[in-house]
Amino acid sequence: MLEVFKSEQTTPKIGAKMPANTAQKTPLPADDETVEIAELGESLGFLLRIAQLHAFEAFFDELAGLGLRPGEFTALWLVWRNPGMKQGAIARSLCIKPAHMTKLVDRLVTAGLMERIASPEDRRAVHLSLTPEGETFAAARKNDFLELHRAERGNLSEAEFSDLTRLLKKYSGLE
Amino acid sequence: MLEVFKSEQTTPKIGAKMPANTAQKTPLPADDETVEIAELGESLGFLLRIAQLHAFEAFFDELAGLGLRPGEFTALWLVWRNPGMKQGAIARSLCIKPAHMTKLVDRLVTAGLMERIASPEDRRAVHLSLTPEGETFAAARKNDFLELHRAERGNLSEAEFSDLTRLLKKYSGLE
DNA sequence: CCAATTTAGTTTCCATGGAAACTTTATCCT
DNA sequence: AGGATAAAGTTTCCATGGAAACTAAATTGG
Repeated sequence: MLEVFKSEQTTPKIGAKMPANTAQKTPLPADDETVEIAELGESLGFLLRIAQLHAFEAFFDELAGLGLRPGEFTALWLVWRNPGMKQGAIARSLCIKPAHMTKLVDRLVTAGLMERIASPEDRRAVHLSLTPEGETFAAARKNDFLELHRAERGNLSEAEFSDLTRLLKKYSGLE
Repeated sequence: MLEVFKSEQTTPKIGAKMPANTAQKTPLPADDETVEIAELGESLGFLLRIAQLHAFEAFFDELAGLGLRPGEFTALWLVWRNPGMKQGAIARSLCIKPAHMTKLVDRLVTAGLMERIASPEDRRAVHLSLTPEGETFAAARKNDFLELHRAERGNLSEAEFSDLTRLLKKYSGLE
């Protein structure tokens, strides 16, 4: 990426002078910290990224010391709710790439929470389920996880939160 | 980079396959592909991640061959709209970590689109602005970028899109 | 004023996650 | 049947981005 305008490399001119005062388009004064987000406020990609950072923070606030990262926790949860499903099906439903899924499951298996079971009808495939420890773990964390959903809500009202999740699902083509 | 590329198939990625007898609501996966996402449908973190994958796809569909990745494009845009701002201020407003910002700006500088200018009043600091090539580039891509916002809207109505961006901003504290 | 602290940015190192190639097994096609 | 092709996972390698340590400069406070 970034093969743009290969024509000439302007070396970083550290030590040059300030440019002759470029005309500010922003209506606001030239505070040297206030950045005008401009059209980015309408960019879904940008807003989603910022929102996700908040959601991550909420996750770690709520489930710190759990020993699992968001992806691992999500995979554990889904296997708990769908025991015996093939690894690939779980990966697809979480939009996790096969290569990543292998490593993620490896970690959960190593942690003693999940197990792979060779499929009897397709010897390439692997079925996932939780170990007894994994079941215990998931059950014990269920309330924390549900509490996390409330914490994730942040400053949104219940109605707003419900709107937000509905719109996100529609946007993503879920259901 | 995250997920992207070949807009291979149609939307349904989650329950990728509809069983013939779609009797409602019974959480009965006799199908070995249909995964019940259960409580994850209420997990903002999960929904945001899935939505972001879609937004990335929209970005690459619209701005493929541009040579810039989303983060680079966003930084370029913000510097275009806020010329002469300090690097740290840009980074903070995009929630980009300083270490990453250094490398991101390096790439844009190497591409000849952006330049660093040492601050005359604080010799630790650096001001960012676009090179003439960068200005030309941004201006030429402006319509593509605005078109991207429309493409990002996906299957949402204008009102839904507006609700979604409003809720995301509120959730993220962007007022 | 000078030492201690804070700040701006960079460098180094590491973890996360994706792409591509590969292995093994299943399916398809004539 | 049997070769071609597709599919399930894994391995290898690489890019992205973060944490922490670092450099240099500004600020604070005694």
